[in-house]
Amino acid sequence: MLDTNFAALLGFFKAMGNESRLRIVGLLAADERSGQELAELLDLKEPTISHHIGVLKGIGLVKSRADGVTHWYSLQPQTLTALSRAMFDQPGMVALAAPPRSFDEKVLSAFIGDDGSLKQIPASRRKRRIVLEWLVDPFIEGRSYAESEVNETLQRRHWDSATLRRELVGYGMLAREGGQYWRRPKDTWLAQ
Amino acid sequence: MLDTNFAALLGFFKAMGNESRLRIVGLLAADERSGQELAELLDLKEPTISHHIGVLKGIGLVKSRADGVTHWYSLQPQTLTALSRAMFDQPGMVALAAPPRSFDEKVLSAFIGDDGSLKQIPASRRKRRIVLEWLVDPFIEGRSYAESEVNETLQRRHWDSATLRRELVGYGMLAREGGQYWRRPKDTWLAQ
DNA sequence: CAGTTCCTTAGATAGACATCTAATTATACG
DNA sequence: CGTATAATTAGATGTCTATCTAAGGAACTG
Repeated sequence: MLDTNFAALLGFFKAMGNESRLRIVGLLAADERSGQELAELLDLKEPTISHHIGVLKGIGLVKSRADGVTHWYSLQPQTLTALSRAMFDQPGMVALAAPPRSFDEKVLSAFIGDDGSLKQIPASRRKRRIVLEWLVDPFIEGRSYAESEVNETLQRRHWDSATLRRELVGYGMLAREGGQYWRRPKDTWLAQ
Repeated sequence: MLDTNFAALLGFFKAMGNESRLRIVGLLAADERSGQELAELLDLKEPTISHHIGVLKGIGLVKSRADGVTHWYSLQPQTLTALSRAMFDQPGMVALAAPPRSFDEKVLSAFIGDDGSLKQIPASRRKRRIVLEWLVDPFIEGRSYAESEVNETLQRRHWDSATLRRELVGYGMLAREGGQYWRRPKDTWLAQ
């Protein structure tokens, strides 16, 4: 759960481990496409495409650009490179299997609902740090995120994404420059 | 279906897109492990481990070595490198989205049962070639297979793995040297 | 602003699959 | 041989999710 890139990597594999989504990624690797085009090419209905695009956006592999009523989807190749590094580094691979830690897990299960949402932001520093580590989990080291993306991701956990974003920067887990955010290496996180 | 590495890549993602299996791979990246150890470490029952190991073996990512009554599982890192190449080559990615071909699909749906087994080996050369292309699909370019592995994989499709194996070599889809087999690039397959 | 186009959300359904218990196979050891 | 240990197979169960239809925005077009 808290391991560096475990959740991100697992999410990536889950996303790509579906025939339709893998085909979408294949198509987008060649060229940007609209929802309708994808639906046509893959012989699926538009809501289904919408669902898959949502998943791919969730892991930061796809972004969209609106032109009138049409949305054009395209690949974000940096995500792919960042993930490949996480996957094929030998130490990275080993880190996947880090044993579960008990205090952290207790804190997490206390503050996180069954639906994966953050019930409340812990007041205690120690607990807050644990929850923030959990929040930074889906962010991949090696790519950068627009502020809107950061907010979207955090909002899946808790409505107050602005506070959480500021806290993550405050704890040195995310860095920020010129409206872009990225995940900092674990050994540079601040003790606070 | 017939695209170069599509099925292999999809199978790989499906396999890794499961928390338990990803953890197993992480553990095996560090060291070989027995079934019991894995069950203990992951807090799962042995049959569940057995199931997951089966999946990982199916994609050639894990191999096992028997010592007495215990089986030691370990990673086959070549598979990982072969797959990474398939994934991160731009042309490889693009190839994923190749459009469906109609004659081939008709032939395949005629000869392949709903359970994914080959009902009969086609007598006609043209149809046989199509079925063989489909059979070679799960083999990844860039790694080598022991004869027993080839047989296992083929037997999932049809009981007569020996004939199929010989045919695959005959059509230049698989190469063989010193008991080892590997998949040849598509442009070197023979026209027959 | 009424109609059209493209996309998303909501809700329902069917199929896939991770996991378990129980039973079976395979190897080792007296 | 009979017992013990490790693994696999079979079968059942509950959860997850890919897909669909129907309905609800959101942006352009006359």
